[in-house]
Amino acid sequence: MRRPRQQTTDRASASRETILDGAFQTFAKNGYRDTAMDDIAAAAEISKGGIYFHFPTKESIFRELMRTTAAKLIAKVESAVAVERDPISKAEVALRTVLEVFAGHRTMARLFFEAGGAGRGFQTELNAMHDRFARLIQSYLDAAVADGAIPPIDTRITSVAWFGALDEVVAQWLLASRPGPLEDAYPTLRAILLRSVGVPEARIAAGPAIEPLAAFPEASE
Amino acid sequence: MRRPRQQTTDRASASRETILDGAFQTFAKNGYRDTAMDDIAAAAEISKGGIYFHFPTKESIFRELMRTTAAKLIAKVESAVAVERDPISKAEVALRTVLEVFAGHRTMARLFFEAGGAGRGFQTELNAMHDRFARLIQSYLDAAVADGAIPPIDTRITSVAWFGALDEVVAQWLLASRPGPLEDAYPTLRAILLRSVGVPEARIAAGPAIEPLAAFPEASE
Amino acid sequence: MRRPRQQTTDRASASRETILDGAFQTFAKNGYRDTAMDDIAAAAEISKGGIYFHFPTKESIFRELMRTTAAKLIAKVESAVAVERDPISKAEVALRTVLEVFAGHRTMARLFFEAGGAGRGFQTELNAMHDRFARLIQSYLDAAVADGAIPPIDTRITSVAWFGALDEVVAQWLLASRPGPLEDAYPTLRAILLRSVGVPEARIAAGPAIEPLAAFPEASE
Amino acid sequence: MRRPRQQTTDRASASRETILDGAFQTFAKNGYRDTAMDDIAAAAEISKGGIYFHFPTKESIFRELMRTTAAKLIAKVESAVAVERDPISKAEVALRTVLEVFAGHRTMARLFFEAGGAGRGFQTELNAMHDRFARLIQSYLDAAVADGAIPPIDTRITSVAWFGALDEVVAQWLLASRPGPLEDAYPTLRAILLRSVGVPEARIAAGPAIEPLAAFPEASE
DNA sequence: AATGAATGAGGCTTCATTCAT
DNA sequence: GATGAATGAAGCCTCATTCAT
Repeated sequence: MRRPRQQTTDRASASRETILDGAFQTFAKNGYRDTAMDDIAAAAEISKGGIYFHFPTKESIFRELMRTTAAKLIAKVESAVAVERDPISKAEVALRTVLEVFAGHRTMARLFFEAGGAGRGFQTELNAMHDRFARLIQSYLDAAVADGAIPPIDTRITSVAWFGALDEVVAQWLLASRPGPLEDAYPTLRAILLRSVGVPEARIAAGPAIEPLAAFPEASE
Repeated sequence: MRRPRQQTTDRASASRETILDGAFQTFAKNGYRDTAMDDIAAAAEISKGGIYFHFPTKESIFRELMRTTAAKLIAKVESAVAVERDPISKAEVALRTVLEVFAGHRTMARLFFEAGGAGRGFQTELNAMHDRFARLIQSYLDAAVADGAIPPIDTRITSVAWFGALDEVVAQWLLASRPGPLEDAYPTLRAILLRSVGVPEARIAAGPAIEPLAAFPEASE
Repeated sequence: MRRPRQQTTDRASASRETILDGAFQTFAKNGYRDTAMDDIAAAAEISKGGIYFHFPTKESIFRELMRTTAAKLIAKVESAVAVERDPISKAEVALRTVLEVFAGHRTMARLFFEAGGAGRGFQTELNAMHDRFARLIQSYLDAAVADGAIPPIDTRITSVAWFGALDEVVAQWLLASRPGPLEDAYPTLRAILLRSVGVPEARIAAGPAIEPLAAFPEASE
Repeated sequence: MRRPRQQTTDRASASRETILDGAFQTFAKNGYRDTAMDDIAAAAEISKGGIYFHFPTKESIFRELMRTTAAKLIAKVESAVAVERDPISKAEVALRTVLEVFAGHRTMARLFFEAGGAGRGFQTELNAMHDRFARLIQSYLDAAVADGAIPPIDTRITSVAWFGALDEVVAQWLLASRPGPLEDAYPTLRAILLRSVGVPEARIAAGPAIEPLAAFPEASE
């Protein structure tokens, strides 16, 4: 039973993935401008010309990477959050999930936070990504406010600040030469963030409503 | 009264400043890699070769810019803070000053927060800069803890988170196509940050201990 | 019968050769520093960028040229010498072959003797090349001494001096605006060099043990 | 007693000399193309602009250097030779003097023999210089022939070969990392050169007609 | 689908020379 | 006479993209 058509397509999309993988590695390691198509080709073990069969430009690879990577992470957060009922717990879980994923995948974190290096024209894309995270957080905060769990606040600015706090803690951890486990920062970060939106001290002291962080395995993707 | 020596020196350092200015503008607008020496030369109205009389490499210009710019800002913060006695007020003033300066000088802000785009090799410099700000904040938090004004916390992580929150709020503002006044974010940001370290609600509600933010003028330098 | 792999390789190395040829011409004509990559590209009828697919730097081209050119010449000398039995005849043939090759290929000669102009860093390479020739000569002189054909002498210094004499005669010929045939110098050169190591006058007067020099055709490569 | 005019002139030519000295050092060390006007200025402790008051171009400095340096050496040789009566002795002394001067002044030697690096347009000058030496030698050989001290030979080619032999021995010595005394080469060189023109073996064995070489002091200029 | 080779625009830097003082 | 500063033409090299096979 021959499936020439299907097979071809399969192989093609396999190549696509390989290229995306290679690009991901090199972009994350060296930044956009300092990654040459040659580097991607080498990392993906494909010829430079071959890449251009699948992607029209270098930029298109980067854009696709940002889109899919962010989508994956957001999906992960949302499914983790869906388990929780309590709005504050939802926020906690979201925070924890992001930290967990980043801790387990330094590469992705670097790509996210240093994408500024991609130069003009990526600002938009990068901004959109940050924005999606911020709005995710905002939705939980809004729910918490609506629920009466926390007092009314400007959830837009607050969610941006939350994301920024998270971002910077991760970034500093990334830049540390010999970083300790990122999860060490979790209790403090959790406490100050919850406190910042007026979660009662008792609730904070009660500890995570969720099972404690396991060791963050270095996820393969 | 001739001062030939001094005079030439004066002219030289004037050129240096002009170049630094031009570089600042273009770096801030386009990022490091997307700024060509030709752009800097054009912005500084000097020949490309002329730049090399004053700076050995493009990188050296960028590094000098990061160093001096950060130093200026830190000095400004410290002198503003020196006026205050109360440790919490100090923190407030620091926060406000940074916001004020950035609001008045979007260019500087961009250079600071998008320097990641400068590519490998500036990470260190950039990190150092972030670190200096974080430690500045930390020193005020430590004082507040010592003073009993706030309960004991991990001030290292907290200061990093504070800086991150500030950073992200400014960054989002920078990226907004038609940003409103940055100072609009101040009350909320102030409230959540103070709250996050356990400042009593009464103190927060009392409002800034300092005169309200005036309009942020677009400072010329 | 398709041989796609081989074919591409063939084309690549054809280009390599073309570049090497073009570089050879221009280096020989203008010297290393006065040869621009643009010149090589023009001579090889390839784009400047194309050259960099085959060679990492301008210097690498020059080095390769020195290496292969010297090797070719030495091989030619050795095979010509191999035919002779008599050690003195060997020396004669070596001398004659070099003169013959240079006479037929002024370009190569220039590259060899003016490579000093290549600037610091080629001294080593150039020296090594001179040295190889000197040692070649030395080996024949040593054999002649061992054979009793000539009295014992310091063959190291003598071979260097021989090479120098040869070098200078060729160089002067190269520099002459309208040089006569280089082979005109052969009888005199042969006589003084043989005499200098104590070859009996009778042997010298007997003339070359080898067939007289034919017209030196301008070899194509 | 004021001598403003004279003084000015004196100072001017003093500067000229200083520049020439500095240029000599740097040219000799790095070659023509690898010597920048900045290097000369630094070596002469004068401003780059100042140089252009005394010399119109970089090339003019080099040309002047070659001319005067060669002239000095030739004068030295001629005065040393003038003392001798015997034509063969004259040749010996010339040979010895050049060796002596070069041995004592590696810098000058390098400038002479590596001047090829000066690129097109200096070939002429360099050639002229080599030629002057060769003709000097030739004049002694001619005298020796006329005198009957040696048999008739093509003195033109012979003198070129002599110069080349000398040149190469010095060059190899220059290139040696840890060169022994150059004068060690003298006896061998003397023997082969004299032998090459048919000087009787007895005369050669008799040793130099002149006092043995003293230690070659590193002459200051 | 994929490859190796080639292109050409553009980037950083050097440096002989000129100029204002 | 001399200086520091500036100029501008090259020069070497990189790299995203295209092309022939």
